[in-house]
Amino acid sequence: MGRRSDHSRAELEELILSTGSALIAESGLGGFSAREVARRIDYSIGTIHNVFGTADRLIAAINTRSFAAWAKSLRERLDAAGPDGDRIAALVDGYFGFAREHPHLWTAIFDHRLPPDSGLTEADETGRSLLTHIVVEEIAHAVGGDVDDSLATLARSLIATVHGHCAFAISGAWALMGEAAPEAAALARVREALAARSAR
Amino acid sequence: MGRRSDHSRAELEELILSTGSALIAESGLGGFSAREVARRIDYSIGTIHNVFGTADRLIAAINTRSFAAWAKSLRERLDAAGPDGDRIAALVDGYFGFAREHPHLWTAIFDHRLPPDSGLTEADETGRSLLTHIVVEEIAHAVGGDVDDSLATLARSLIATVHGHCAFAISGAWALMGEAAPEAAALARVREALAARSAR
DNA sequence: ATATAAATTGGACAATGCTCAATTATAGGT
DNA sequence: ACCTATAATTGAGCATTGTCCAATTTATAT
Repeated sequence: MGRRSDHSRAELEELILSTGSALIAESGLGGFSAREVARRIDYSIGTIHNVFGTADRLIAAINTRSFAAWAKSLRERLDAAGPDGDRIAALVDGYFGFAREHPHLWTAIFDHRLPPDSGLTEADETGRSLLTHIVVEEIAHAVGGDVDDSLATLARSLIATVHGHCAFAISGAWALMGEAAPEAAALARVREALAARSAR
Repeated sequence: MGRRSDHSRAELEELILSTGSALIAESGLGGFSAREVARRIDYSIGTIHNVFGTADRLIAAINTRSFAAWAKSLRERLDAAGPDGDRIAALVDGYFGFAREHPHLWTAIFDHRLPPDSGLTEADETGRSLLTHIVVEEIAHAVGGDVDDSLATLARSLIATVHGHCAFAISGAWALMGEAAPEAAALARVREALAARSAR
């Protein structure tokens, strides 16, 4: 069994998070179990609760971690597109990309619900808002405007648009509906919205 | 305890479904329990499994039921709009309406996942496709075209668009992001897409 | 009435999340 | 070096869940 000399508190947190993330990645949120995480890292179930308090809070932390990885990969695709590339396509592809590469992690983000009383940690909140910020700034750049309220509203609406397409694509909701190119459809909707805004 | 003389098989199915639906409506998918349903209808846990086989299949059946109610309310709003009314707005409002009135039931539809091996029943599949059919026909009517592949693709894309907005609105994802009018944004995106199609 | 078929029960099992007294390890002071 | 206080870690215990299935109860047909 694990002893405190083996891992510092920070290391232990990291160990639990990465193991939990791997578990969700391979079994989905439904297959997650705090006890299974404990088994895999060879610590007792009590330790998990000492560090994260609750299985729900652990899952929330794992999801925040997923968010960070998602934002990172999104940023990388934007950088790869370059200043004169098709950055809108990169944005949409970045959204879909992480979901396609890590469907269970991506799905867990949106399937998990905290119990009614408790909300997200401050750290969780800020960690998750990064992705939105990237998109808002990118949309501002695309339409050549400042980041005012109406632009932020548009950006969020575009995120929602892409999200809806991605959610159906990943869940397989329309795998049998014969939808061949959900990402292309999402991109088309985004371009139409941006064109409409520019033509205003 | 329940006896077979109290309820026919069909009545029993209905009793379990409506009780389960009520349970999800008040406690969410996370608060659902087959045993709690059994307690509420005063039958044993074994009976639930005799009728529905598995808790997951019961939840799937409850969700199909929700789908039916959703489609019904959507149809009613379309009828209320009349032939010359704003039927596109009615469509979007119908999507949001059910979600707003029954957030837990609506959320359960998209949160629930069947175990990897088993899929939906034939009955579940057809029951759920109704909503899509309504939208496809309505979009065909709006753009004045036949129901060909490209139109069906557009319709599904619009459903995805509205879905994304609705999902964020109901989950409270952007309640704290200061998003005031998710439904209005969804409607705007749909109108832009339809306008782009008409201008083709 | 009796026999056959079907529905219903509920105890048993494995698994889960969470709690908390007991145990064990670390660090600090003398 | 020893002792002490502080902190980390354990794991048995409890309530709860889904699923199974042998035994029981009920309905129906003969």
